[in-house]
Amino acid sequence: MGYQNEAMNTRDRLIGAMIDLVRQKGYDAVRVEDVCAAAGVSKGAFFHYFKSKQEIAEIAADTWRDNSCGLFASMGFVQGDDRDASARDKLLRYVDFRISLIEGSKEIYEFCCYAGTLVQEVHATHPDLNDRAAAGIINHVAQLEPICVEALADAGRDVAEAPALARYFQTVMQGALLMAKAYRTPDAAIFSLRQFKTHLALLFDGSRPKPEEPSP
Amino acid sequence: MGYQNEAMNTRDRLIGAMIDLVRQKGYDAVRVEDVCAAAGVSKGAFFHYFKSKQEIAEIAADTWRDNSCGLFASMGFVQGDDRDASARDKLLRYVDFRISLIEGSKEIYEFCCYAGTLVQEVHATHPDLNDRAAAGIINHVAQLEPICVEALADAGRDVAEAPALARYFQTVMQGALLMAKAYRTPDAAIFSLRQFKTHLALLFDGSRPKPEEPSP
DNA sequence: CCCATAATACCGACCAGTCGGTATCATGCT
DNA sequence: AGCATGATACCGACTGGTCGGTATTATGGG
Repeated sequence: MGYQNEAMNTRDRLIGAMIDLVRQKGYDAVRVEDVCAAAGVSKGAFFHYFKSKQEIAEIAADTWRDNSCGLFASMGFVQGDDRDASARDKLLRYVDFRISLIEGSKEIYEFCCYAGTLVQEVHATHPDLNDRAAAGIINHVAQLEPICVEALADAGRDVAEAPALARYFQTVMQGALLMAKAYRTPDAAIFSLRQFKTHLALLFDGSRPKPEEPSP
Repeated sequence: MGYQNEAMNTRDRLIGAMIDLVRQKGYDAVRVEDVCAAAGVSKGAFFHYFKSKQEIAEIAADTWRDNSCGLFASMGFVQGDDRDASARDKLLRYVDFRISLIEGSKEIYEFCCYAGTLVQEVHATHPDLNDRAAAGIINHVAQLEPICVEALADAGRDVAEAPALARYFQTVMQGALLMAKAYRTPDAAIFSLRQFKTHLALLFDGSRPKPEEPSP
């Protein structure tokens, strides 16, 4: 889940390093020299490509949004292999996917949300940056909404609550990540996401989710 | 919801100012001179009572925890007026209470969680501070757990999921606050909490919550 | 007088951003 | 090819302001 590698050009390595470091330490605690060191370049290179620390953070927010958007779109939830799966299944599988991302990480920052981390920290101090980061979150909610509409319709529920349900996805994801930090273990996030699955199953089926993967 | 007033002594005013400012701007962005100005004292007074910025943040975390704990305990959820209310009702009413707190606030920071804000920001950079803040969150989860046990038992559900459910409360609360920041409106948090109520009602009743207060 | 409380002046580390410079590569002219 | 021209990429010493923390001094109650 590293956001940079050798093959990238300098600019992209800097952006990738920025994303990784902010997810680890937060915006303010990251020094531009840290970013340079992580990308293996000098301060001169940094300010050649970006006019300020805030600018790279904003551009990184766009990158994050595009990557999240692309990842989600490419994994068959919107279209693709699971084109024929029910909306209900898509949503539950998506939660499973997020759980698997957490389980596959060694460090908490690896599954942290760049956008969520930023929003929490810079909401009042850097309004422009906050809004760029928030766009990633809002964008993802918009992606989920049509699937929620379909799933609610299939379940015979009021479609009008789809926007709230889509937002609720992000609410739980972001809250789960915070809990992982509070408890200092990814398990705290996983527990919350499993609880969320129970909610979804009740909402769509009026019952528990079928145990596709047994809980350890 | 201001955390300091004229009548308090210098030390408590400083702690209250710290809490308010951190909830507005985050830990790093708050300068000790800001805290002094908000409390109406000088730097000399600040360092007379606290040996460092981190120390006041840690002590403020304890204050926050104790106040949250006390508030929760004093409002009849654990004991008191609603001693005879069902656990199910206590939990739903608690969510309503949190919603009312948000509705009664003009600024987002007024209903923000000092502990949650800190945990997000200082998780990796200030481990000790993180843990002191996290204690408030974990403590609150522990308060909710016995009520969850009771509510689940009453509903004929598996009591073993009570710890996960109690944690889920915090997950949703914290996530909802982040969403309010992302959308720049308290409504985003309220929507999520209402969705959460739906979840709880399904879990306990297998149906929608009775509309005690009509949704606007 | 003494101690707690508080104010002011000051220090020094830290860090975003600057700036003068070099290296590399593309282009076009002869 | 050879060379001038210039653009892009990159370097790292330096600066100027910020801010946590300290040293020193003032005040006032017991």
